[in-house]
Amino acid sequence: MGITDRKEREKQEMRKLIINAAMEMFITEGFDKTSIRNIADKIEYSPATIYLYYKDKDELLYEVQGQAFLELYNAFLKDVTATDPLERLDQLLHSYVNFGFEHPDLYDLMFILRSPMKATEENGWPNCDEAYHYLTGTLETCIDQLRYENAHIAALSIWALGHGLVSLFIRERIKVMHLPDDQVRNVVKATVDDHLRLIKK
Amino acid sequence: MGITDRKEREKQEMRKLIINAAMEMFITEGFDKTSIRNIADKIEYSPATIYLYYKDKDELLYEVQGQAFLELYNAFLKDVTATDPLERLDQLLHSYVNFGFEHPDLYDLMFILRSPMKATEENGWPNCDEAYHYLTGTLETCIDQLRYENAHIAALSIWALGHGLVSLFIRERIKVMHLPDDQVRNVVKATVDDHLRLIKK
DNA sequence: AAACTTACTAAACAGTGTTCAGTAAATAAA
DNA sequence: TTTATTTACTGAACACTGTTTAGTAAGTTT
Repeated sequence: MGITDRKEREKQEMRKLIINAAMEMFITEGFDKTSIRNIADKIEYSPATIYLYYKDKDELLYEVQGQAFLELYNAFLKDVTATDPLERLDQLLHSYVNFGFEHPDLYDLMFILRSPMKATEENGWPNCDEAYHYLTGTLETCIDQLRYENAHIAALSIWALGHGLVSLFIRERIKVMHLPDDQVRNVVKATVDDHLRLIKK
Repeated sequence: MGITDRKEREKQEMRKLIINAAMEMFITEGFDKTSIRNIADKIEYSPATIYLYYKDKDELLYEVQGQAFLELYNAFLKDVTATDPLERLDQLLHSYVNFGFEHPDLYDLMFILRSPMKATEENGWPNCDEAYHYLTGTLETCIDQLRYENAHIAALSIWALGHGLVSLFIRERIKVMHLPDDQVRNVVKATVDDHLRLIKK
């Protein structure tokens, strides 16, 4: 039946329309400051319509986060170009931290905002495992050249360092270090480099 | 004039009453889910009264954060008991991470929530510099026994690792590692220990 | 052409942070 | 002691928020 097909297609297009508007506003205005009414205005529908396609505002967040994890994964693909495993690890961590500094609002959504209910129900987000496995996969190829006790600790340590640096910056806690504004990015980069140096055999 | 003294005292008592109620509710219910009306109900005053003592909800947050930094500082004083500088550094990082796991809601307020306006205006929070200098001070005494390039990098690296671990846990992102629930705390501890091992000469 | 289904919305509900006019009590001045 | 003034407080309102529901108009099927 062609009509049901078209209906289904239109439904998916509507979902996309909503998500695209939501994503743009979440990034430019922030999640909290974006209201359902704002999104509805943008796409020229009534607020109630959004609830016909998504359960609540949290589900909108969940969907946008999934999109964002794909963008992070694509950043990895773009930045991690070396063949040497250790060099790939360097590029990966730099890519992660760079993503956070280049897209702070997106990073905020993905890693700092409270997890939406659906993420706990579904055991994660779309595209999130792929991004995480990029790290564990890279580590597997060079874990014997690293000083870490095991691969779990290696993954967590590297992720925690990267996430710590980015989130201390985004949430402005790094300011208590009283570094000159134009030096922050450099010190963070140097910290990443130093960490990468210390973990190698 | 005794009356103005008493008035001033009463004013400070009222501020304390409000802050104590706010802190308790921020911790048990979370900042977002605590409304000015909730706080007002708790202390049996009208919501408008709170605005006679604090500019807005953000200033309430700022004040509670100041209190919380003092509690962190006191945790340091309690936990960092060794005399050997390197051992003190170990104890300090463990104390920090432990504070985050023991008081996740307090930690959330202090390090994960967006910075209130007043923190940028006043260049930080009450008691925050003291807590931070506990780290830099400890590092000064053993920086020559560490492999870090310099003290700035050492401080940022250690803080970022600790903060990364705690905040990945609190905001539930650590779940993508698919560790058994009862193992998370152990793996985090092991990661801290491993990091402390790797940074030493 | 009538019956049914789908897509949508206006309006309402219960909540939020915040402001302001008005009141009652405490203090100061007469 | 009485009057004037200052202080401390609040009820009600404003402009928002996420979300639900009853009702409508158009599209589709019979």
